Amino acid sequence: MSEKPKFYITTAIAYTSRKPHIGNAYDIVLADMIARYKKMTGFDVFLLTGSDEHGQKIEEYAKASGISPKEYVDKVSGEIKAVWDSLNTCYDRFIRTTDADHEKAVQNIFKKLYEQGDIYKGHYEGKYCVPCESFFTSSQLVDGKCPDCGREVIDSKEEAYFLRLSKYQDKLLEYYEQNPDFIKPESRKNEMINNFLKPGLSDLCVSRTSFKWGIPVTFDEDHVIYVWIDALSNYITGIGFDVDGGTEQFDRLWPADLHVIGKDIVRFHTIYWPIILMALGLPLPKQVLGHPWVLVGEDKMSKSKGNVIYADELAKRFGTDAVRYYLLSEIPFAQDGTITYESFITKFNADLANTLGNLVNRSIAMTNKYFGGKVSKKEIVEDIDKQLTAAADTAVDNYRKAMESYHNADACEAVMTLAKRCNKYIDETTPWALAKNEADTARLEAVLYNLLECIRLLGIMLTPIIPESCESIEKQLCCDNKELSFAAVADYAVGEAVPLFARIDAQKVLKEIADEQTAEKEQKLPENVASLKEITIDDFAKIELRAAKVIACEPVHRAKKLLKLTLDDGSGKERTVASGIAEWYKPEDLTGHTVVVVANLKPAKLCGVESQGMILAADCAGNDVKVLFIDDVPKGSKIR
RNA sequence: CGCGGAGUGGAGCAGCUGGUAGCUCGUCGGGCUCAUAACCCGAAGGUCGUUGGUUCAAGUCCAGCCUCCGCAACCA
Repeated sequence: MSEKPKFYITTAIAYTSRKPHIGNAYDIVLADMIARYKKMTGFDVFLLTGSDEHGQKIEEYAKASGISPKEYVDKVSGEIKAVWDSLNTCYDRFIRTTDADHEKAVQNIFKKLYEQGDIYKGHYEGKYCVPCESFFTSSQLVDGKCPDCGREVIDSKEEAYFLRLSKYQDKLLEYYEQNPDFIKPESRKNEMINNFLKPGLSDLCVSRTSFKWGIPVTFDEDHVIYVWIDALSNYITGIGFDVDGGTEQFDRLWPADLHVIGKDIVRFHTIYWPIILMALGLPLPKQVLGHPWVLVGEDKMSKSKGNVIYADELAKRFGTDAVRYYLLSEIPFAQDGTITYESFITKFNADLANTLGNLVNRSIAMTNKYFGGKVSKKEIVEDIDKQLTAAADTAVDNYRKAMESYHNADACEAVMTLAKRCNKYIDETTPWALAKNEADTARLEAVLYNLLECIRLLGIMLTPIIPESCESIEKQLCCDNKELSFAAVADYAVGEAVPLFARIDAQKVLKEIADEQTAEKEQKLPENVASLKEITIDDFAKIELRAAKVIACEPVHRAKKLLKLTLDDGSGKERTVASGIAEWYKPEDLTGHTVVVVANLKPAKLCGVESQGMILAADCAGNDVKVLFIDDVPKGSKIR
């Protein structure tokens, strides 16, 4: 058994609704970096990741795809794992919430909590909207009516199991106080305390009867265990916990040293999860790190916007380390970061190719050229050299501090600062000039040795961030000494210089990407044309289309996407229609035009506006929408 | 008054516990040739959203306001 202290780190488990985009992958990359750093600093690390595979949404998606939920999650879970692997992440277990050991343990946990009274059977009291088949709490209602459709709701009770959160509330607050570093960054902690703990916790509904795809409650077959206990428990079941006692592995690893999660699920990990653990009589995790999101430009990634960037595709194009480096150097600690192909390439060229790659290349090339690859340690006497070693010490210092507090972007910067200093050192010492004069041979050797030492340090520091490239550095230096201090190596006999990162021709690659994207869109279009089921002429006749003139148009209060149109459809009565086109049209763009309206559509209430029908518009390429104007058709005309 | 976040040189960001503004990219000028048209130096460019307050001193603390962005309710 190892004498090293353990470090147990987890990521959030990815939801298997669809293939994860680069933002979802940030989690595992960050955790992997921390894990590698901890290993490097002498810890016995265990990294757990996985996929969350139950729930109503998955049941629905599977049904829509015409396969069983299990088949569906098998496929997506495989995709998730493939993406993780494409990023060179070194997890120790990939847990799936459909794994047999997990399911069994979760059932036992649920049962135990029930038997000891922390879970009780009650009623989910709420308002039910029959047409929408949805439950709402009183606070969700809009003017006492269904927030979805605006109709009356009825009181309803659904049987459900609840976890007593209130019972542990004070204990939780106490834990926060005694462990000021429990939640990082700090701002998220305040959020939790102010928004949830201070107002008082209400008990949490932990079972569902409205869908089947979940872990059944053993003693009550109508109920399925809801996401909280199911998903969160992976952190203990994944290392062998069960209620009848932990395994040796569990006893060694628990409590977790760090849960790495996205900022959107901080609440679950800092309130529900600790309370579940308290109820189980287990110690709480030491720290929860709620990292920000990765956005594409200004937007959140979404399939409908067509701006999704996938990590594995990026890795394929630019290399694994390029993706890792971008994520770890460019995403701020407590604020959302952005990714675009442009910024990606800029960062890649500037830091990896120019600053680091070129430094390694030129230094090793010179060592080979002037000394056949062999140089040895020399006394540090010159001022310039002292400055360089001081810069190296500072870099190591800053790097350590940053890594210890998970400020990875700062860590990257510390490293790059040293690389830049080395480049400057080369200019200051002009080795090529020294090489021309035999009297300077000793000096030249000292210069090159100093450079190689710095490069060695760079390689070590960057190992958690870009492991593959650091292996290459190690190989080129022919030196596997991992001591993080200057002049720890006496002699070098370096190998051949191999470029670490090839510069990217930004213009060329951006054009390639743009071309591929258009090609993809064009390919997809024909499929869509006949994607729906055939209908008969009678089906079509059920739809009443009429020409209607827009006599007024205004934005809808508090609705960003909606415009409220007042139409004259020739009936003599005004017709109000709400349309989600505010993103593309201003009210004055529509007034006076004649449009096609679906006249016999069931009215619905949207953001307080009753919409009596809908107007026709075309979804065009590039996320554009065009309303069909038929200004030469008289209002009221029937369209068929 | 739904919740939350943000407003710092052209762009993207640092600036924690208050003491005369920093990094990367870009721009302009110069240098060098070992290296991946890479590297190095210099310059231009900011009244730190706005108003008021606390203080000897505020980007940094407090209050109000404006704008932007997520989430929530909406694209019938």
